[in-house]
Amino acid sequence: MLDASARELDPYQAGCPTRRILDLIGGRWTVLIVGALGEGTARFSELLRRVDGISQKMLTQTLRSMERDGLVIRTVTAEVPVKVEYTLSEAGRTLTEPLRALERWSIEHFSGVAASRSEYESRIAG
Amino acid sequence: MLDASARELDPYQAGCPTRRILDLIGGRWTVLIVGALGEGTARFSELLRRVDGISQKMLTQTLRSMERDGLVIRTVTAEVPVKVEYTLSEAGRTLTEPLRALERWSIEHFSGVAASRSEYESRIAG
DNA sequence: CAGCATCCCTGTAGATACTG
DNA sequence: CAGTATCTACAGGGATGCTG
Repeated sequence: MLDASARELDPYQAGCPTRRILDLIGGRWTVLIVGALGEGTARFSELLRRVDGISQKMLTQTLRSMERDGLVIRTVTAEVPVKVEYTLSEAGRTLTEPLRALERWSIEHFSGVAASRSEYESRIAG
Repeated sequence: MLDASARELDPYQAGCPTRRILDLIGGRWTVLIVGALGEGTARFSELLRRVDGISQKMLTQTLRSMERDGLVIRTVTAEVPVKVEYTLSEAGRTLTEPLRALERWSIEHFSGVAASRSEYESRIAG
């Protein structure tokens, strides 16, 4: 649903604030974290395992900015040891579909892109 | 269409080569350039105007990597002065829909994200 | 017109070590 | 368990000046 101000927004204009949001998506971990949370709530350590290769630092940092942006809800349960659960907010859930589409695109077009890359390299080198 | 190798690809695995492709999308200009080329062929200088705020350097650089990855076709016409046209390849066109979805998402959810951010800031500060 | 080359600054991200 | 803190390295990206 577009509110009044949304109609004025144009990402092709330099000053447009939506560019800061495109940046959000640009952070290369966001796509994977949203995907990992698509199946439901997860704890910090679970995410660390699901998103293979992410460091603690980047997971914390990315989750913080996602929380700040209202994409993710963080719930702390005061047990010992502490339990922290992350889940997608309503807004976050609306991101899963577009991001899954990108994920699918990456998988489907990987071999074509790889072929194009090596062909390009040899064309330059040769 | 998934070929045999595609079935093995899982972006949630650290070594997965599709992560390099997600990076491609991460470059924050790619989204806007694909969008700008969605309406058809454009010359270098046209793109420079359409994608407001991009520098010559970044436009060149991003177009090169998109060409290398087979998303964009570059056509040089030997006139004086030179004419260089860019157009989306078949693969590039398949990206327009998913990326437009993200663009729409940014526009539609901007105000919500902005609100969440300021609310978060004041919660921290307070 | 459509670039390439260069300098330089900053943010992103990894590694590592420590704590409530 | 779920972080925080610090140090460091490198790539992303802007500004400027030059060229086929």
